[in-house]
Amino acid sequence: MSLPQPVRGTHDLLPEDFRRHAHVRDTARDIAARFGYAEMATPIFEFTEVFARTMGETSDVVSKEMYSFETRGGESMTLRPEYTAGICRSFISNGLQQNVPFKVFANGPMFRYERPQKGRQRQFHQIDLECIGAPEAKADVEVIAVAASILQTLGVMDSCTLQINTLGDVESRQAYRAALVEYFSAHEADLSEDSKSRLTRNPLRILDSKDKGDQALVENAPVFTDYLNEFSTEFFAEVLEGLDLLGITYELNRRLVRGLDYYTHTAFEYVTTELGAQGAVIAGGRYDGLIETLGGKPTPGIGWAGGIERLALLAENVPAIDRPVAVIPVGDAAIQMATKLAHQLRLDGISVEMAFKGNVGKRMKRANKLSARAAILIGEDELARNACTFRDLDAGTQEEVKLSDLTATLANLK
RNA sequence: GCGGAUGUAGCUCAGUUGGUUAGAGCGCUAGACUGUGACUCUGGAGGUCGCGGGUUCGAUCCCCGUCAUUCGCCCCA
Repeated sequence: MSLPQPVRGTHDLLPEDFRRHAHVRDTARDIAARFGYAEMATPIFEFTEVFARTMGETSDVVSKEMYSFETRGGESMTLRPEYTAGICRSFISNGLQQNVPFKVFANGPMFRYERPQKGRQRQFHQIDLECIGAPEAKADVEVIAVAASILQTLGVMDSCTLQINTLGDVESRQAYRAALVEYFSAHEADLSEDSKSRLTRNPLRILDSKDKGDQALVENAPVFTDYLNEFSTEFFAEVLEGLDLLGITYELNRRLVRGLDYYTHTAFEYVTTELGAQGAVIAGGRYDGLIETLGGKPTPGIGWAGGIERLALLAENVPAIDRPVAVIPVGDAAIQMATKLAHQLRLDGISVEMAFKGNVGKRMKRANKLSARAAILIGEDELARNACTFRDLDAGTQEEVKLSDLTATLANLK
């Protein structure tokens, strides 16, 4: 079978897949709009620097997962691995400092050069929500509330839990980081290979290690709460209070650490156990230093991204396809009349199926396969009387209906 | 990037301890039923057994490589 194959880690979205996909996207868009988040889009690629600077040179995404290429002019470009950096760049490029809070929703394809697995692809799609320019804990709460509403509406909340943690402000985080490096450096020989490299790359990650030896060391490691300054502690408390107020349940996870450099304060993930190792379905956090890193004025921000493919795998109540009405000519003499009727009904907003060929039996079978709600048969008999035979395909009953009454009959159907 | 599993019709899978024409169900298609679907019955099409190489008189089956999928690690949505 040497048929052409899609590139590794990429997938076609055939109509049925696309329907699930679109349902996730449309649901998210509608709910985001209710909370005041308008949709926008940024280009699918940016100068490499935009991602390298914001996500951190040592992050996995930047160090080994970017799809980068050089233009003819010799500039390095990168297919976006996430949405946040691009939206923040756009916020700066368009001088939107005066528009805060800048609340936006976005969606589209992302690219990461990773080993594919279920729920993990090289080209995948994300929905994304950002609230830029709001330092208040209320923004954190709102952003999480949008995520919760989307999961609820998609019917996946039962299999998801919200894990939440704080990484503190820059001061707290660096103090803790230093303490961790000091502690683990003293035990470096006992660390797993992975964690040895984490020690320089992202020491907080060691807390998250699945290695048994590492976990034993983590037991006695410094605790983050001891290093959080007063402001950070109060800020996080306010976020949790806000979630309580809205009845949004969460699990405090002191080991939750995110891989990207730009996160501060609130970090959260909605995780599921139903997708193997790919647990996160919506994840995000606060990134108060990001805009400054990109060369903008210091501006706080918070947001999240959700994996559309992952959500589509879990979504339960995907609406069924629209059921059409089939128009079926009986005999060649009726084809023209049927064609005009089908056209008119479509102009009237009705979804109509009319096959290009076939006798009545074939056409009925086709109508059935497309789960048509009703069939409208027109033959010479009916033509003479300006009528049609209207067959209800669910009930299996039929009657003659005058063409002038057809619209009313169709309206009764639903 | 590292380790394990898998790869036979459009789909889900049998099968061959290496030996003449590789099977089933579903689906597709034609007909029984040239003005009526979902049920039933009878035919038909569709596979160089992922791809390449090796061993062999002979490979879909054994060996090596490769590509893809999948599970775990890393990491993440």
